[in-house]
Amino acid sequence: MTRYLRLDRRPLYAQARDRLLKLIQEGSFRPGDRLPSEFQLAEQLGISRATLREALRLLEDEGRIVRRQGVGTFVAPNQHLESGLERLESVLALAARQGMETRVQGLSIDAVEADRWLAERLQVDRGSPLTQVRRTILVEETPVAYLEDWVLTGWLSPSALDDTFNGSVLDFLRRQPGFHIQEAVADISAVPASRSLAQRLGVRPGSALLLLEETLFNASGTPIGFSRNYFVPERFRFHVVRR
Amino acid sequence: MTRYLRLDRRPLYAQARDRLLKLIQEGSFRPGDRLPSEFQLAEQLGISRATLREALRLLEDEGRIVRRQGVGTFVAPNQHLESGLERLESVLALAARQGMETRVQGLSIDAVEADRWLAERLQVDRGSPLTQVRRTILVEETPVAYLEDWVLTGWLSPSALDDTFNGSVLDFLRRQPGFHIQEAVADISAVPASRSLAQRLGVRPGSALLLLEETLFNASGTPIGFSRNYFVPERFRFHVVRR
DNA sequence: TATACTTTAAATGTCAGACATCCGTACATC
DNA sequence: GATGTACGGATGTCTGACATTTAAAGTATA
Repeated sequence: MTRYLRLDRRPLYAQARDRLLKLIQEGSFRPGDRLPSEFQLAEQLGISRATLREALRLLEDEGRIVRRQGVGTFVAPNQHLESGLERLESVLALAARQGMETRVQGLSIDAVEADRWLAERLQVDRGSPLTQVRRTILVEETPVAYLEDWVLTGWLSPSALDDTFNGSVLDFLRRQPGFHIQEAVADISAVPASRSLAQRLGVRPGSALLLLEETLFNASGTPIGFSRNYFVPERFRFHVVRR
Repeated sequence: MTRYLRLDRRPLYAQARDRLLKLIQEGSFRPGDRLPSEFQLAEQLGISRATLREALRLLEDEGRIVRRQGVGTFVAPNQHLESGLERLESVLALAARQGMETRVQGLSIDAVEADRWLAERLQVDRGSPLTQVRRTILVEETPVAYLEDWVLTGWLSPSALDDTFNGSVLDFLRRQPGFHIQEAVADISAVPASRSLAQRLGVRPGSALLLLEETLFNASGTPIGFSRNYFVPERFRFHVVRR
């Protein structure tokens, strides 16, 4: 019997975390403010105190709130520190969060085979079938990034990319029910722009580009995909919150 | 009345988190293993299930464990993913962890005044006194990075840098009792090497360098210092674990 | 034998209420 | 003014129960 009506299938503590975060971000609670007591807050959100505390524990670990026994729970003073690269988020979502309107150009989707480099990164045999997705990201009609993705065909086939595909492989994979990307490891480097990259990105050949090479893993630690992302540093910047 | 004997003054959930982490790291529980049920684990650690759950929630958020309702709690399979830039750690410590032996060259420590750029970054008035630390980092006698730090004199005066200073401002600040750096925000970018940088780092002028610009904050969110770090990407690479 | 459905046990998720401990304030005391 | 003390309210912790989900065992069916 279903006792509680749920639109969202995720656990309550995760939903509560997001609802609280939203309240903080939208300014209902300002930095430095004291939140209502756990008792009141739990009542307000319609959940038990135990569940609320799990949500608060997450927000505390993320540095969004500070708790002091006997005193209260406060919104962390430095909310200006928006999370950055350390949160797994697509380039498009990252850009959107910074207020940039993006457009995808020159999208190409192909079935390819893993070369030695990719095979090693994805821990599969050479020649394994991959779905390759390449495109340029524009902001206000100016190229800011060139993205290349390779995903094991078992997780994503070229034909699966329908019109719900907005240009982000990560977002698309995450929308698939049943499994989800757990984490990624991104290597950060800087490279000079090759002739073809320079042309795609509208910069001088040899100018410095930011290179992000990223392997995506699922919950069991199995590699699912690999991305190579080139950014024009003057037009797209990253930050990382370090703790 | 003290009902429970505590050696450690920190909350139980924090202690439990650390004890569990230790068990994982020391190999009592191996990657992929299922942990005992929450019932058993709580009993084993001598705490209640509610408290244990707060500890587990933290470990889950950190990616150390994976929980599946109806199934169990597992040690995350990919413990091999060493943490990267998202952990606040000095360049020297980072290098050491990757097995590189570093040497500091051309160390210069000066008392300077904040220019407009630094004043804005550190949220102080223009002309405020700063301690400036500059040096080149070598690995096997090859330059890999050029680091510049500016710290508010109130937190670090030029004369305070004694012989316990190993080249890392962050490590030094952290050794000071009474307060500690809480977190930092690092901006990541790529720039062409200027003539003087190229000379210091032994690369061709105009070659692509990785630039990390980082503001250090204390627990109350007050800026304490700013760093500008240039890296030769072929000789020093970063990665970020994204969740 | 192979397949589909049902049952069941065990794990995490959630709830409710109670008591413990800590902290800031107000007030009394010196 | 400094110091001690009582009090209210907040987070920290415990207990025991029920809800929901999952994997696997068991059963019926083709």
